[in-house]
Amino acid sequence: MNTKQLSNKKEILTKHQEMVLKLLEKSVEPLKAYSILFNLSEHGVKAPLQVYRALDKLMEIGKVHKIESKNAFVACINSNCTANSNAAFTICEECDVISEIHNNKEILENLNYLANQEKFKLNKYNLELYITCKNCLK
Amino acid sequence: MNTKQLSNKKEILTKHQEMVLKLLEKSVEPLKAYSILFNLSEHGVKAPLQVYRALDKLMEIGKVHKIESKNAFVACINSNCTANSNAAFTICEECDVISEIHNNKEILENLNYLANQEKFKLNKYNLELYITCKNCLK
DNA sequence: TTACATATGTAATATTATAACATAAAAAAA
DNA sequence: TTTTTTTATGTTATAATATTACATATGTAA
Repeated sequence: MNTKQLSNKKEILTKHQEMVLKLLEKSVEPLKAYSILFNLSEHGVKAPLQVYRALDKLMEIGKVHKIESKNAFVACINSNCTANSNAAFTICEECDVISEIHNNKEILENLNYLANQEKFKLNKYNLELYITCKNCLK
Repeated sequence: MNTKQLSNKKEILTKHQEMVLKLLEKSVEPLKAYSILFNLSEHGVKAPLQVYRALDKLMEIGKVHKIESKNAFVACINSNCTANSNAAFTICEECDVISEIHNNKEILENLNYLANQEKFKLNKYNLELYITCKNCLK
């Protein structure tokens, strides 16, 4: 076993995965799978499956989250995140702006307490807050 | 204006809405829209839109929740719920059983505190916990 | 160098959801 | 009551999202 093999395998991305992640990282808003497809169609990404495969892998390693209620994807703001993890977002119902919430300790503690009470094991959570944002409240 | 009109308008359901709600209430698991459609196809529900329209209304009045990560729908366990409201579910990753969590005061307090800090208004939330349930832990 | 897992390409198709338009029924206003 | 407005219904078509299936290639381990 050499050092290369010892380094975190999960951080070696394929070309497609790299492109999808870069695109998401520079986007100010969550992107839909087919929008990613159109964006990358000139770079050899020709079929939905190629996008979905890349997204699946990126989600698995925690670099990307899915906003379930929007069928859209965002790069994880926590750039050193290396595992499929908890996600929390605010979604403004007025202006549609979506923001990721940094992992909130209280929420997690709360949910773990609940898990303990109810005797289940919490693997991860997805929390989507429908809000009216600061700007739209003015 | 008679008493009938005074009674909560939201509780007067159309035939389709009634059928969809009944079906969801007697189901032990969340149902998908097209599964509802097939189930009710012998009772005059012939097109997806009829199901989606009923579901939209039922969600609006809080009788039904959508499990976003499953594209599936459940009747709200809180039978006297009359408004589009917060929802929280556990989803067992082993056996796929889904349960609704009774509205948890601590979670809500927590989120409202967060909203206060970040100066947004929390309208509602959707929380999906991916767990290993009590039975599957054995 | 064989075996095995992982990745890629491609076409077809499945699944989920909405648009657009015509008509009808119910409620409110005049 | 009759007009207007809102809400619901029916139907067809189609848009948007996601996966199956299969062929082939590439990388890694034994």
